Amino acid sequence: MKPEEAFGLVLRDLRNAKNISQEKLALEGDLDRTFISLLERGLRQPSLTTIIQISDALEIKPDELMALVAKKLSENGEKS
Amino acid sequence: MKPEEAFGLVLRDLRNAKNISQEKLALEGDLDRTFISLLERGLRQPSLTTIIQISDALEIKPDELMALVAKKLSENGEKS
DNA sequence: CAAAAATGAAGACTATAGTCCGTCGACTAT
DNA sequence: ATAGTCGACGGACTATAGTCTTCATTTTTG
Repeated sequence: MKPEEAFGLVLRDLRNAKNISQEKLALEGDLDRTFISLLERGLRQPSLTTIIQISDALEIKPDELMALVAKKLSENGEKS
Repeated sequence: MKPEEAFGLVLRDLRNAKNISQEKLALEGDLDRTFISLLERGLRQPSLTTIIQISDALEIKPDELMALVAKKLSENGEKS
């Protein structure tokens, strides 16, 4: 499983848990709605700044978000 | 302070703590030597995959790396 | 059901992530 | 001196992050 796929799954889960739309999340994080869509589907990966913006919008710390991504990566197949 | 600046400082600190060269780190993380240099100087920011590769090379978990970056960001001035 | 809201998706575009080539100066050791 | 390592830095290049617009499709709700 690629990092962007893990990130997408985690992002979608967290957003659904907060019951907000992609558009609302995009507004909170100052990002584009269609880009959130791409991220959730694992078709793009975020940069450091985007990770911070998104964790900010999700009201979670960046390291918590990364921990979830890393966990998802190690659960499903990944080296190291 | 911008995210890439915080990341650069943290990266340099961690690399120095391990006493390895930029080149050695680049090899371990499968990245380019000059790109590590750019990252440490805060002139570029990493993508999700790069963050994972670097934390791997530093033998640290991605969320620990992000925690250090977030800490550095909150210590120095940052919104939110 | 019908209207509205939410998401997927495509196309065109700009900015930048990341590579690869090389040169240079500082420092260390031979 | 000179050979080696290391880091800053440049230019040129390719791949992709991220925006914006638009339309089609799905999901939700009255």
